[in-house]
Amino acid sequence: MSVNNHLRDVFDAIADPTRRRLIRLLAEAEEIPLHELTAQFQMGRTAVSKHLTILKEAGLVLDRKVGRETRFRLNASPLREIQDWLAFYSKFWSTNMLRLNQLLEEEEE
Amino acid sequence: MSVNNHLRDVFDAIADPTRRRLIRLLAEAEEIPLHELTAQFQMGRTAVSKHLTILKEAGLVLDRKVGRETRFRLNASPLREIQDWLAFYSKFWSTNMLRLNQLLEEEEE
DNA sequence: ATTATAAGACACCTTTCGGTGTCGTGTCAA
DNA sequence: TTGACACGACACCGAAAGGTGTCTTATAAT
Repeated sequence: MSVNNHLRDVFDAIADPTRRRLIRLLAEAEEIPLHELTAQFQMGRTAVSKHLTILKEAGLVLDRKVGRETRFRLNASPLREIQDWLAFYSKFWSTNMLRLNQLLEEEEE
Repeated sequence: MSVNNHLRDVFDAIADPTRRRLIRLLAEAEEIPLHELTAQFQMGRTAVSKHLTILKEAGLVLDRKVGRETRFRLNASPLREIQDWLAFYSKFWSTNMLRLNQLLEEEEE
């Protein structure tokens, strides 16, 4: 129900550094209009808007029109999928495993 | 030391579903040669090899030559970066926040 | 000695990505 | 009511992504 109807893979959505910066900005404020977000980047409004569309398709962002501006806000819950995915592998990076891998790495060179 | 010298962004490396499947396969075995990994996919050897190169560049995979085959194994520790990144946002998907966002979502449509 | 296997190294192709600029329209301000 | 602003919707572009096939070389197996 209302989850997993996403057209866009969440892993794909967070792959781009610009989009991760957008997520960060939106996490630090309730709601931010497009022109204000755009001001934080060097690229143009169209590019930022495209990134926000991708985040929307992944369910990571919601938007609403207020007057002539479009305001965006974060919806972090789809990130849970990443966390679930990670949980499976966390057993591989216990401090002991890390040390072991480093040793094997050096051994091979 | 030996960390963060990666040519490739870890977020980028795990964005592709084929690469995530490779990671999963490598998590379930000690070491797997390329031809055996290739057998698990529909695409050709060259494509699989390219994906493994990308995983290597992100530090997620190690390889060594044994006879005529190249064997790969997982090095999960770079995934820690993803976990650290996620940790910051986990406060946004507490069950209360999730319910609130769902309500706001419905309200807007 | 010969043949089959494993894989690196390329060249190549099509599609997607990440950006640009422009045009048209609704909204707010003077 | 005129002008500035915010934005969506395109069309467009170069570069990167994700595949393919082929050639060559090293290693194993017969």
